[in-house]
Amino acid sequence: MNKDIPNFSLQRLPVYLNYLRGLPEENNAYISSGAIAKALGFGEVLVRKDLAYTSCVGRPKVGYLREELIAALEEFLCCNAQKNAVIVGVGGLGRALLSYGGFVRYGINVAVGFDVDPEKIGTEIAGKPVLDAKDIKEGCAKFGATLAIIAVPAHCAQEMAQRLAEAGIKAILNFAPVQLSVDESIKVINIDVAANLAVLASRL
Amino acid sequence: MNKDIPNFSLQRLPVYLNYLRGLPEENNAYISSGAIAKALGFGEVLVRKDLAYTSCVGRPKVGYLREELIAALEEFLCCNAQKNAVIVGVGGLGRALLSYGGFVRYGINVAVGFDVDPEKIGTEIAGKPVLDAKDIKEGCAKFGATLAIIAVPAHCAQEMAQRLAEAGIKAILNFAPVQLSVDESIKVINIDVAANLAVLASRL
DNA sequence: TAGATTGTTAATCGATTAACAATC
DNA sequence: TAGATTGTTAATCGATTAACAATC
Repeated sequence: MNKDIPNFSLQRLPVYLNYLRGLPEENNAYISSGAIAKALGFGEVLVRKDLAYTSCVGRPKVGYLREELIAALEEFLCCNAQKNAVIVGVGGLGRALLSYGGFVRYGINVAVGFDVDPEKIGTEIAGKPVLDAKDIKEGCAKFGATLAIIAVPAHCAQEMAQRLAEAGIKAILNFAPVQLSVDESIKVINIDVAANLAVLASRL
Repeated sequence: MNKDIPNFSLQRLPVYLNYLRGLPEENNAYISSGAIAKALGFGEVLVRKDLAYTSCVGRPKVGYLREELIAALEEFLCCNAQKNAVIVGVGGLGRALLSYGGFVRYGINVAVGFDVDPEKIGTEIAGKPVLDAKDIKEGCAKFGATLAIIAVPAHCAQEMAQRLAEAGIKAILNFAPVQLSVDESIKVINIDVAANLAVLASRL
């Protein structure tokens, strides 16, 4: 059932969840689609359609029970099922993401980092071990990882993606500015920070 | 003229540029839309339409002259006009982006970081100064910045956005998981890394 | 009851793809 | 010339918005 939600709607669900979690509890037991829409800059019909994919139903005249809506979004996004993730590449970005506390909001545990640098292998970052990138397969198995983040230079990203595929990883968040070619059963989202800033700049 | 390109097309231009720049020079003087499409997983008509927004015209039978296409994409994306950017929040992520070399590909110079932590203020990261977040306005002016990256915790992002707006910043790349409310003349792109991973996970 | 708000069906809008003429 | 490839116009597809009945 989670499968037939359109991509654009799915991508907005975490936005709703963050917004609702950030609301002060007083005076916000119920919230309307109109109020959510206004706060986030979406159309209010769009909000109702998006929320309709979750199990939460609103009440005419009053809106949605905030706690119920949060719970429904968490359920839809599987926040309560703990998933394990690995990070390949412990440079500046990889290191930052290993230390970042924001993944727990979605039930994601970033368990381990991999790198090729002998200086880094064997160390710990934020209590997470850094292992040899040669041992991706074993490491992923050991930590039961299904998710991976690639934060290596462009020229080694494809090789790392291949190793992650062999390790049985199901989805990859790729920060390297190259198109990864992996089996199409593996989901990939690309984030190119510099390109995003360039797009902004070119709109000025 | 740059203004009437659809958003989705614009977002693909850096992808083309990265791909073309990464091609070995031998045997790649010319490249066809079909070849680009195959490498990047797009439709080939889409590639031609996207590239048509640049000043580069392809030649039937042979394709696009690679160097010319790269130059046209660089021109469209203003890679040769140097833009200055600032980063607000020098935690793990801000620090990583201050040190990241990938912005120069688009003519973007990340000049300075801001933070509220007295321990960080006055230090340098990758040769870039870290200034007091109180002095955002002066700092932006000094470095002639038009772009900004917000990499602070969610609860202070809005305040920093306001200061950036006062400092005359024109576009913001926001990593904090909150909706910023700023004058609509200021362009904003949000990147929520954890949310992206959560979306991937929920598709499994 | 009247008013506000939900949920759904139909209409619109924009992006992608298909078809095809132009051309090297 | 024939074949490959571009650029463009029309068709399709999917996402958003508008209209409106249902309901608390």
